[in-house]
Amino acid sequence: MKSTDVQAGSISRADAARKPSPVRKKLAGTNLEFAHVLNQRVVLETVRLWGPLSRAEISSHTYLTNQTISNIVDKLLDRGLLETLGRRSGQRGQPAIEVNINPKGGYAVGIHLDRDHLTAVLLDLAGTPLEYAHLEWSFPSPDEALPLIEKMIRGLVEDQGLRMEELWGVGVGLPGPLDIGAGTLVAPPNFPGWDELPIRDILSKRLDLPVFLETDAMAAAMGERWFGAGKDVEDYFYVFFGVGIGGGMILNGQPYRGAFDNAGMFGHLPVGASGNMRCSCGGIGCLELSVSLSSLFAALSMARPEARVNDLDMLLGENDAILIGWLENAAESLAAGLVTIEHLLSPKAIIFGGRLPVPLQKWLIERLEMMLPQRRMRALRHHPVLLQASAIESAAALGAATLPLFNEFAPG
Amino acid sequence: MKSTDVQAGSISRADAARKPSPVRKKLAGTNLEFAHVLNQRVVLETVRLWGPLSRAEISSHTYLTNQTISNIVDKLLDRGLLETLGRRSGQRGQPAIEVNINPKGGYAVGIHLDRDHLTAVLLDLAGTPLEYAHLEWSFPSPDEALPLIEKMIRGLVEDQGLRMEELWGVGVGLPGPLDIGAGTLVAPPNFPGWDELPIRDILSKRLDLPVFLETDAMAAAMGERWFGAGKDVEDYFYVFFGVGIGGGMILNGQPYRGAFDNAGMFGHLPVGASGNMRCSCGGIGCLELSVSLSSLFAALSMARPEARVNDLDMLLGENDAILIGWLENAAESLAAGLVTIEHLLSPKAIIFGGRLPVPLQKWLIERLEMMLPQRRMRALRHHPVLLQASAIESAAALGAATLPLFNEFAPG
DNA sequence: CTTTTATTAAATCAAGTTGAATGATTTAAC
DNA sequence: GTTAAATCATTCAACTTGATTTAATAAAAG
Repeated sequence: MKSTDVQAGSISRADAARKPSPVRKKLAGTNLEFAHVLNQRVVLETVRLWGPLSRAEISSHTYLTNQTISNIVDKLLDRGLLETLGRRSGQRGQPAIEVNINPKGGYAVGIHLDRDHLTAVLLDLAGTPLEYAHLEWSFPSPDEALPLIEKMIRGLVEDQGLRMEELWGVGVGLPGPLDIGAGTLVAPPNFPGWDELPIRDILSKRLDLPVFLETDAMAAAMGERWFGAGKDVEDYFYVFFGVGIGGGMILNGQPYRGAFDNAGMFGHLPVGASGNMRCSCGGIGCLELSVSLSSLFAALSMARPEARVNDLDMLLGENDAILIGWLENAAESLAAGLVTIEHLLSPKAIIFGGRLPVPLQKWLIERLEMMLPQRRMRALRHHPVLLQASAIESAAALGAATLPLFNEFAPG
Repeated sequence: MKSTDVQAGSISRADAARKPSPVRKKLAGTNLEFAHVLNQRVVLETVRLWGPLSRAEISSHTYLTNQTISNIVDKLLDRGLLETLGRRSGQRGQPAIEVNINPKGGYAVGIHLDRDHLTAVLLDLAGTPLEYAHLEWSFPSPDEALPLIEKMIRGLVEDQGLRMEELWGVGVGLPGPLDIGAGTLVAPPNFPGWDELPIRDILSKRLDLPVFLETDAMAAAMGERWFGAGKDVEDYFYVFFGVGIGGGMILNGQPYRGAFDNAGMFGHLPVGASGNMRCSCGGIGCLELSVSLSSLFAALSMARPEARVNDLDMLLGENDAILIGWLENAAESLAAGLVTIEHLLSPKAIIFGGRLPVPLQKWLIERLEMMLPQRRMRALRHHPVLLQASAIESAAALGAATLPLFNEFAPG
């Protein structure tokens, strides 16, 4: 509880991660220092969400006095996290000085690593993607992948004329179960060599940066909270179409990971898919059996063995019978999954994103909107809206990039 | 943000509810006053969970200094929320003075109101049930029920030689969907006259006390958090056997109600129950179709039309074929529901409670423990434990009684 | 139409207040 | 004599308060 230096300054960022900014533990008391740190976060988050704002407006948003906001804003300007825009005019009174997030105040890289590809994106503090990088691969071993990841990240930073020290950190979106505490994947299906490998620590050491792991679905969900449809929705469930199908949830505005880090495993809800067939996960009737890219390509494999993701648009345009059949079956399973989520979580929105081509996603959403009223409890006055995610293709990488930012901004 | 008098004193409790103790809003800043209120709550909660404790022990639990704890404890002693026990001895150093929750510091009543019964319980601040009251009825109208509720509450208070002003409030556990903001039930099935009736305000006015509504399942879940298995489990799902079957969840130590207050509607998960029959709720294959007291009695109605809840123990003892058949079928549906919860919420525990006789609950739990390993994803290293709730029969009323206490204690 | 004055609201200054932290001291045991 | 709890007296950090400054628009006067 000693007073610690909150300034970023020139200390190594990885060090900063090891000695994180003070956040109150469960059932720990607060003191002025914590209150101050929290207030700084609150101001930052307020400006991020509703900026640009004048000091007076921040004040009324946060229920802190003008004076306090003035002091905090000054500090944040000093730290380079906020920047001053012009003065407003057209109204009476001294014209307000607008402040906003300083895009150059910091940067973060997000990567999405899966069995078939590696995507990276570099964000500035305002959340603007500055540059993407993409690489297709096939079940790479860690020895192959890790150097490539490092190279990709350093490349992005160099391209933009930045220094590594300006990065706040690297977020990594990963498939399959993970142990966030240990910083590892745990028994990821079809991904040999990665089980229990301390990815976080290895990358953190190679890059001398804090590294944050999340499932790709949760990363996408958090990204959506950052700059998408979730910006002013406190409770939603994100359905992520990846190699399989995953889910991530934001509850009370915060990511919820459950007791064992792997909440939101949407793909393995037992919805009686494929006639209650046994799933490779060990369960039966898993949703993923009928809703996933692999099930789609399995369905197409006889008639169109050459089909790839990019062809699906066209097939839909042609009303391909097999594709339509798959979609109808997928909608059936999805409906059960969504009704489950509605009843269990009662979220405000269900957001769809990921690598299934947008027209197919739209088809599914439209169909589901017709089906759900006949499946859900009639008495409920309110039910979630189905939304298309604002970031689609690189949703997971984008989301992962917000992890280091989330870590600093989101008021805990 | 003006300094407000936090002392309880002699102001009307209903007034106190209208002007609640200051709790920080989302994205609002903190000041010393809020910090202090929070710290008081933290101290109370710490003592409640691990008491009796010395000031020094509270200090190390909360990361606040000895001196600060001394000040806060003094204030709480003054307010009568804590009491001093004896000094410890047997160790070196000045003997610690133990403090604990003062049972006489306040009281709360919980009622469980359903179509077939009314149960009430009076708790003291230490969470000890002082007296129960119970009443069987059948689909009472509000005009019949409300006077009886008032009478029952006043009776309990009188019996214990207390004054109504000593009550912190009344918690009400209710079936079926409710609108907590409005303080009403919303289209409760088979409960005419109660739809949108402002129960909370009516009771609050009749009693001049703050009244808190929850679903019976959520109330039971919160009760379990207060003095049961949930005491040191931050994330669990509670399965409540009532007239139907409900659910309530505690996530990150806090009740989660979703965006529309009705999260945890376990009974209407579409698990393909009864061959995907249509449920009276409008959905299909709802869990409740095969797991509920009414489905059980429907199954028994031919062979044993006279059977009642109290007879079920005996039937189980006799290995009654119909009962066993029902249990097996119920376990089948429950398994799907629980696997869903495991995958979606990844809680630390799943707790069973409510009005299904304990031996039947135990039978189900045992059976489920055998089934789940074959249904869940194999790769997961951790999975929830299945537990029997510590409060069974009156779980909802007991839980409801903790609502007013929860409201004051739980650090927000 | 220009100039002056009033009004409005943002931002800041200086002092006051609150409650936690600090360091020294007292107390009661072994 | 040692140890540890509890308290006393003081310090300190950060928020609040109330007054003041600043810069704009609107209204009034010349």
